[in-house]
Amino acid sequence: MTATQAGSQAVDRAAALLALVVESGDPRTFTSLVEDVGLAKSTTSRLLQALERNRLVRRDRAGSFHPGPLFAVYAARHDTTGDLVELAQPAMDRLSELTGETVNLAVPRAGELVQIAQVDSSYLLGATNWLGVSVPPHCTALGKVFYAHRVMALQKGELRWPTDRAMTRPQLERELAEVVRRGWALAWEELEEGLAAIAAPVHAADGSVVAAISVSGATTRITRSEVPGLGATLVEQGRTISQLLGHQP
Amino acid sequence: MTATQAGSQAVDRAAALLALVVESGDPRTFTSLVEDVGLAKSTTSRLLQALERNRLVRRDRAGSFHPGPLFAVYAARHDTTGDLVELAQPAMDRLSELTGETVNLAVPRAGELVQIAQVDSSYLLGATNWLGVSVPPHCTALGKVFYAHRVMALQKGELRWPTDRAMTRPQLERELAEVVRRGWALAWEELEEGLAAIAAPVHAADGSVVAAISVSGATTRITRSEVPGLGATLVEQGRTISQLLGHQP
DNA sequence: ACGCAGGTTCCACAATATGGAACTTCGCCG
DNA sequence: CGGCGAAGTTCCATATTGTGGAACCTGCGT
Repeated sequence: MTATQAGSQAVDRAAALLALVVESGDPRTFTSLVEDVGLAKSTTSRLLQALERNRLVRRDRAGSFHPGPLFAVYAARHDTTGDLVELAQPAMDRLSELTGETVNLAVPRAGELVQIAQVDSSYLLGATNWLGVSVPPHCTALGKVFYAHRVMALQKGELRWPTDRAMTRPQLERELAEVVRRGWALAWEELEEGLAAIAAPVHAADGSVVAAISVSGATTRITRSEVPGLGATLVEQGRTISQLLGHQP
Repeated sequence: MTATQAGSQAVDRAAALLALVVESGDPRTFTSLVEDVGLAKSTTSRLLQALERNRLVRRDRAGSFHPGPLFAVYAARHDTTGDLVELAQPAMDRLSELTGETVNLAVPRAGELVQIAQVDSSYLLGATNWLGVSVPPHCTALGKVFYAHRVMALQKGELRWPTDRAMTRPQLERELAEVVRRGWALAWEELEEGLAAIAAPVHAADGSVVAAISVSGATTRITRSEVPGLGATLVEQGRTISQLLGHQP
């Protein structure tokens, strides 16, 4: 067998098995792993037992294999923000190429909208660096995505609007229903005059919305007639990221 | 070398190295791994290269080792609730042994309090199964922990109290400051007459509060004089879980 | 009771993994 | 600027491990 490097065939084989289990998303039977890995049953059995003994896989009562406690420890103590950013980066770069505008990724956290990554605009008149900037979510496209999908609760009390494009609460609720229907959200000069943004959701494997991705720029470039096309593009890129997270539409 | 089983020494060795990297929390140098694992430098180098090739570790620019992309994939697409429950289970069992009362674990999610695990009371007069039950957080011990640590925002508007033990908002704010000071929260017949609960926070590696653990039961058993002692016990078990998450006080 | 699928164990032997030595690279210090 | 030491990599003779075919075990369905 062709080896990338001498003296690690057993480790390579065990790792290949491990990758099959971790990337599967579903429990894996011994037989299905034997078929996929292409090794003798005895070899596969021995390698799986070594992986189990070392907490890299675990078996459920039916005997099927799952990622083991070492993965759980990593996930439980690791801030996955970096992982999400890493997975989302190609889609964000793609959006940047396609539009030349500022691209952002945000997550809902402690009931607030948190920007975790940004690809800057190629225009001089671009949006600010939004990371760490606190904005009223109801007048942002990203915030509307989170409100529409109920991963953030719309605050009670008076909603303040920084521009004169104020909405009543019923108007906003109708807007949010529209976001769910068409898949994307728009904020047109609601946060600042001359600033437009479109956003779409990112779903986890279980379908829940865990992030949103957006494009923003000047209304002199992002015309009203372009918005539906941009919205469709954002939905598509949001779907791409969701699929990387194991979501199946 | 004593082997648990024939034919997997290389996998066991590679897995031991991997565990050192994943459980470390910090980047690991090649030299520090050689020291800890106790193998020849050439063996360690070869095993680490195999782990890197198989995406189980990665090296940063300085050459130090980190958990690799396979862990990131797992974390990004895996709901870590199950992992947190698994890590917290021994501490919850311990609290159940010590008190005999209902023990709960909750997380803040989308600005709301979500119960994710419970160990039932050994008493007949025990608390309900809280999982999935929506309660007003301001009159629960768990909710007070989240409000006190600002991982949930106290709602504007009138606070409704199901019993006659209502508090004014300033009274509640003072209570929350007290929660931070002494480390634990108390709800004494605020949710229901005859029901008492004490809760303490669980911290992630970065210090942020990601969960809370509580004990609840009838005021006929949980007397007022016992509350401080129970509070201290909960703080201790909360700290135990936090340490498993990589938090260092 | 029998057959079969899923999975485990045994062991002769082929071939891999080992580690000591040699080597490379880089930063620090005189 | 050269020497030195630490960190890390590569080489290869050889010891010993990992392999897979065969035999075996277990549970379930007929």
